[in-house]
Amino acid sequence: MTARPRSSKASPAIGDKRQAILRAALEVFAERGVNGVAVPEIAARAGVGTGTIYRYFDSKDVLVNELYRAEKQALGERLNRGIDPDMEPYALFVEFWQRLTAFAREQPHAYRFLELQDHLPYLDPASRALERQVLTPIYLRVRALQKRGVYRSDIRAEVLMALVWGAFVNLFKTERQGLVLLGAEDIAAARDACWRMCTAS
Amino acid sequence: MTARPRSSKASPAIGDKRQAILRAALEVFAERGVNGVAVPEIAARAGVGTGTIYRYFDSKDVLVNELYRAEKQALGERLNRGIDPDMEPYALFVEFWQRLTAFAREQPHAYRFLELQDHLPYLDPASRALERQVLTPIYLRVRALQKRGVYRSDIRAEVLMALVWGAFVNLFKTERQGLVLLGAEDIAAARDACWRMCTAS
Amino acid sequence: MTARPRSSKASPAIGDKRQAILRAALEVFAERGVNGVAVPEIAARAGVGTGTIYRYFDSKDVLVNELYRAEKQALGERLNRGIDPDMEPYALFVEFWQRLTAFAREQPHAYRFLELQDHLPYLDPASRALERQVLTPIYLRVRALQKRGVYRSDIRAEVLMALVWGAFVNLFKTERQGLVLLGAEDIAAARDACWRMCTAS
Amino acid sequence: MTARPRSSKASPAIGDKRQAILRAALEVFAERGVNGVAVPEIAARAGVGTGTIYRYFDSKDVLVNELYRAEKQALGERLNRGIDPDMEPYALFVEFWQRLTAFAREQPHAYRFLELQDHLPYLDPASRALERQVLTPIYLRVRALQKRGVYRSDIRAEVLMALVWGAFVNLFKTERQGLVLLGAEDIAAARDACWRMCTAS
DNA sequence: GATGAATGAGATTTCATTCAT
DNA sequence: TATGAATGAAATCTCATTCAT
Repeated sequence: MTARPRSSKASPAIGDKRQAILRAALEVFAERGVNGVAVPEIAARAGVGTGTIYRYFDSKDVLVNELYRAEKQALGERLNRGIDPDMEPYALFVEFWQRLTAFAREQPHAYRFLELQDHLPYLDPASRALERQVLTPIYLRVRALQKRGVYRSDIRAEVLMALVWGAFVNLFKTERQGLVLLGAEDIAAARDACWRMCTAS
Repeated sequence: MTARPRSSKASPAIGDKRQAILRAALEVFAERGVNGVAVPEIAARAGVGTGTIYRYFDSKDVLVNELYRAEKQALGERLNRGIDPDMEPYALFVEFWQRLTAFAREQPHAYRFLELQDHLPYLDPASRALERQVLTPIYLRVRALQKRGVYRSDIRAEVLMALVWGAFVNLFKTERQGLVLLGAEDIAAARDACWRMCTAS
Repeated sequence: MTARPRSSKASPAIGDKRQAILRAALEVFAERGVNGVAVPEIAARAGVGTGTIYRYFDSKDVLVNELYRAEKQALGERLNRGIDPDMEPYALFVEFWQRLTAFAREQPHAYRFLELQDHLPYLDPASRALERQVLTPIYLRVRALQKRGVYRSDIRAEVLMALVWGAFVNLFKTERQGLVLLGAEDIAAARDACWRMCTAS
Repeated sequence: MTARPRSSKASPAIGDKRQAILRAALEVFAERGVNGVAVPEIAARAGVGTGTIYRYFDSKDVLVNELYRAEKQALGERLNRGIDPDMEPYALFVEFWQRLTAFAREQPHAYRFLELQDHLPYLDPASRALERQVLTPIYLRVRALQKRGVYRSDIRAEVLMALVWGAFVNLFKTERQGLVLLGAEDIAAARDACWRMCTAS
């Protein structure tokens, strides 16, 4: 949306500040929620002036939405990029689960931020639309596997996806609450339980 | 909805104001989040003066915590009261799922509020402790069924519970987002998929 | 101002509540200042309902003024009652100092309250007039002693009184601040220093 | 009144806002007491926005304390700076009295504010400590003059100081109450009466 | 008369946003 | 372009006063 002129100077790459702001916002939002953080604090953490934030983002709302879209997009690409739908189904599920886990582990701030609900009142239609856009390729794969008889057909694909997604999300939320500490074997076992939930017989 | 003790006068029952405040807060918090609602708005919705809120609750924080505890407690009782652990396991699971569904359907505000994450920074240790307290009886039942070989034992009980709980929560969250409309058969199918996730063979 | 019907019942003497309110107000005002005390707290300390205060006093302002006048009057009477202006001058001064000291020691709340400055914005003209009324007999005695050549005449009587009064007040204020602990000999020495300040040669 | 550092631009000197806030607060506090003034009024009088007050002072309490310390410090310096303790004793007393008078006349707001009692509940330990710090050099001078036999030794130095200080304060308080109008000769006569109070024979 | 729960105007404080430099 | 001090609308909270019982 914002033009990114190719840099003609040796100065730090254009967009550095924008990125710094987004990164700083992600960190503090993940920790204390969108409503718990004042804009000057984001600026301080990003190492820029308060006013600079408003040079890159029209308002805090816009910042939240752009951050949401950027991270949702990143998650979507991470989950969907390079997936070969003709892979063996269980291997595909393992791959999918592995990508989700890697995201949650490697980008805990982004994961936490996307999971937050207090940004919901901030989200605009474009952000909401992105939600579907990320899910659609997954949806199509689920449908295809249902038709092939791999996944059970007595449950609508959307419902199945909601179940698996929710199971995954709550698994890590539970860990973050300190109610459980997840080892690799727990995550694998959870994966297989979800696989079992999805498959037919 | 709330029982009114028989009264020979037209005077409102004792505690009505407190209940009215809690109910009003629940409704608006469920709709717009804890941070999105100013105290005078709760007062207006409850039909009381702003100051009255502070007669019953020392601060907005305290109000949020008391509301959280009241609703969590209500949910806990709803899930655990009168459960016969010697019931046939599948019937027990059906009963549990049914109670959850009924809560989500009959008390959508409470359900939504408990699910919110933006009250997390508000919650005090007592409120957090209640979380475990509600889950403990369920945990014990899961453990017992694992020992009897009904539920799979290759997954820790905490993990299994996190999966089912998350699946359920996200199912209704998805519906609220407008991504799906759940019929009774969807809910039953989801239930059976979760049952399948939990059971051994 | 408030009618005092003669009691026809064996109930606690009429005026008890009024007195209880005044006493309670005096105590808490002395401790935390007029602005630091909420009306319901005075009521609680007096053992009456909040509304009862407003039955006896039209407003907090009125209460403060009536309390001020009552205590100022009491001080005035204590200082002036039964004084024999024909006493030997030094004995008269000793008597006066002794009465002041007794008031400060026996009625510390009243003494502290009268000394407070945060009630000044509350005081009405009647209360301010009382100030003069209490001082007038003292003033007349000072003038008389000036004319008799006992007290120095090179200082106006008002000024002399202000000096002695201020010296006394600050003596006890200093003690209350914890900067000094006054023994009987300190108070007597202070008295004689003030006597010396007032006398001619 | 406040020196403005030479500036080549029309921009206000650094710290102007802070000073403007302190000056405005001093004026209104002196007039109506700390409790009688709302923060937005201080802001308006200082010509700044309400929020600006909170950029410079964490709370109204902090503002009151900083103001108290600044003015107390100023008074202390005014009283103690450049005093030559080897001056002839009476000349020293005259000088001291003159400095007090000048402060009361030139800085009536500061004088009145320091004398106020309604800021007492606000004062923190640092502010209270400053009280002693200002008095200590004076105390030492009094002690020295007692040892030299100039000031009477039958009264503790603290007591003597309390008497003189109280006499002075009440003199000007009486004037402010409209009970007397002080001419230069009144002030000089009062000074000499106090000197007489302090000296031996 | 007495009560104290209820009130809402007003106090303190926060923070998204602006704008002079 | 970048800054961060300044802003004031809006939030939280207090308390003198009222009034139904």
